[in-house]
Amino acid sequence: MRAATTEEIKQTARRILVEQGPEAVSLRAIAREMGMTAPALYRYFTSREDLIRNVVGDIFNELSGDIGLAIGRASQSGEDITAKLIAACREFRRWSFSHQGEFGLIFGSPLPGVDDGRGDFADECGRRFAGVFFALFYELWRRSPFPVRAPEEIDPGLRAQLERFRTVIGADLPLGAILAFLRCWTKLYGAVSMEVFGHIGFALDDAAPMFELTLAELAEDVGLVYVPGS
Amino acid sequence: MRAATTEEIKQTARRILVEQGPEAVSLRAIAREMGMTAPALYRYFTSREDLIRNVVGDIFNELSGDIGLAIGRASQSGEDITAKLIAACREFRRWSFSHQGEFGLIFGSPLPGVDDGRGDFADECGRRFAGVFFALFYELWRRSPFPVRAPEEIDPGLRAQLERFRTVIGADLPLGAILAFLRCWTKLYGAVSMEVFGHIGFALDDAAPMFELTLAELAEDVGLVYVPGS
DNA sequence: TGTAATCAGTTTACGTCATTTACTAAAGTT
DNA sequence: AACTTTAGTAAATGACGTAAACTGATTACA
Repeated sequence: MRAATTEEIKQTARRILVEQGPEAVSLRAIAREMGMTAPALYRYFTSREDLIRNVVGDIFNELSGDIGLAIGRASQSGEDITAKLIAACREFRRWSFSHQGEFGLIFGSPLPGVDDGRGDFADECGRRFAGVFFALFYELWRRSPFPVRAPEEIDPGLRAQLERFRTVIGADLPLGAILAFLRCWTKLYGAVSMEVFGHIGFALDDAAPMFELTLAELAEDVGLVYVPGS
Repeated sequence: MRAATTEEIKQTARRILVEQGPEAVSLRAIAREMGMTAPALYRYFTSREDLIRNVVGDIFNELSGDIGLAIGRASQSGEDITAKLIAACREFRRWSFSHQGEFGLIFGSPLPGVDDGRGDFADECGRRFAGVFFALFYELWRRSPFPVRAPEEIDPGLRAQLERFRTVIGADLPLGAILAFLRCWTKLYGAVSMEVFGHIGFALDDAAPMFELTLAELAEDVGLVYVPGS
């Protein structure tokens, strides 16, 4: 009787998530699939919640990896930072679409209540994911800085928060650039989640062309130019 | 023994949703709260899903009403369309924050699978909600049209979808304006859901000042001017 | 007025869920 | 050989959605 591993358990959970949707991910189903009984899983995770959070972490890592690969591919054909940013954003959308269950799990409403940022594995992976985009953004800023809001022009309350965030991540960017990053991320997240969650379906069947417009706008926001036909 | 009404049942579900979170909304809990047993609820709704969808519809209606009221209040102090739009967007954010459980229910990930837009009560209310914003947008366009993309400049695939959507809602706006509306709604939804779902918490504690910047950008998108200190 | 139908529930039951507790068999350690 | 640890099972608890059968009251009609 070979002992199971946390890795196998998480993979099984992932498979059930993908094949049968989020609500099918029960301890019983996972255990059944592995030829075990549900309580055995408590040897590896303290609760279902704990297991799920670890799966969330894995998903974040996979997403980070996929986007990293897309950036890598874009790098091969020249050192164009615009191409890399576009590739990263497009890959984010593509991944989200082909992994809707996972997307809902990591970017949907955090049901368990007010527990965001409690420093667990999933949060750490989430931050690493943010880091993928931030690294790209940082590279862009170094290579070709674009006009941003001056610190004095930023609302004092917001400025203080941005300063703290900048300290936490240890970046030497102007506050306006940090702000631009957060605003871009918000736009990207909004466009993708709106689409993946089906909330734009009342008007559009295929929002891909509109996403291209979002990309163009994001590019413009950071001083780049992107014309929606690649 | 007074008979219960669907209205009472939905209200009870709402109360439990607000007081104890989304996962506490069980048929048993609702029935318990009403001094009944769970199977009795099947006299009024065909399933839990059916009940929830009806609650979702009510929530949409309430949100529509609240935003309508906010627009009404903004109308009292002059006929400024900018003030009304800002008030509507601000009320949307305020409501979403003070009704996080409800927000998650109507704007979160549609767990049951691929069933969006199947024409039930909830969908109808969702469209009515969209109509509140659209009416405002339409008023804006009539009063002071702003430059929009010409039809020939819109991706053909997107153009076709926009034409169909325009026919469905029976509006006589240029396609570019419809597109602008959808893009504004996407931005607004993105900013609010990002914040309410706690996904901006890794950087900011209070995203209110950043939302003001979003408002300024939205205003600019439709040819208006909004300066973030009211 | 008597009887049948309908309404608004209850009771019971089934299978599922997460989780706890107590137990067991094997493997490793001293 | 005696022990501890590991990795599981079995059984139980209390919650869940849902289906079926049943019950008592109210209403409709002859």
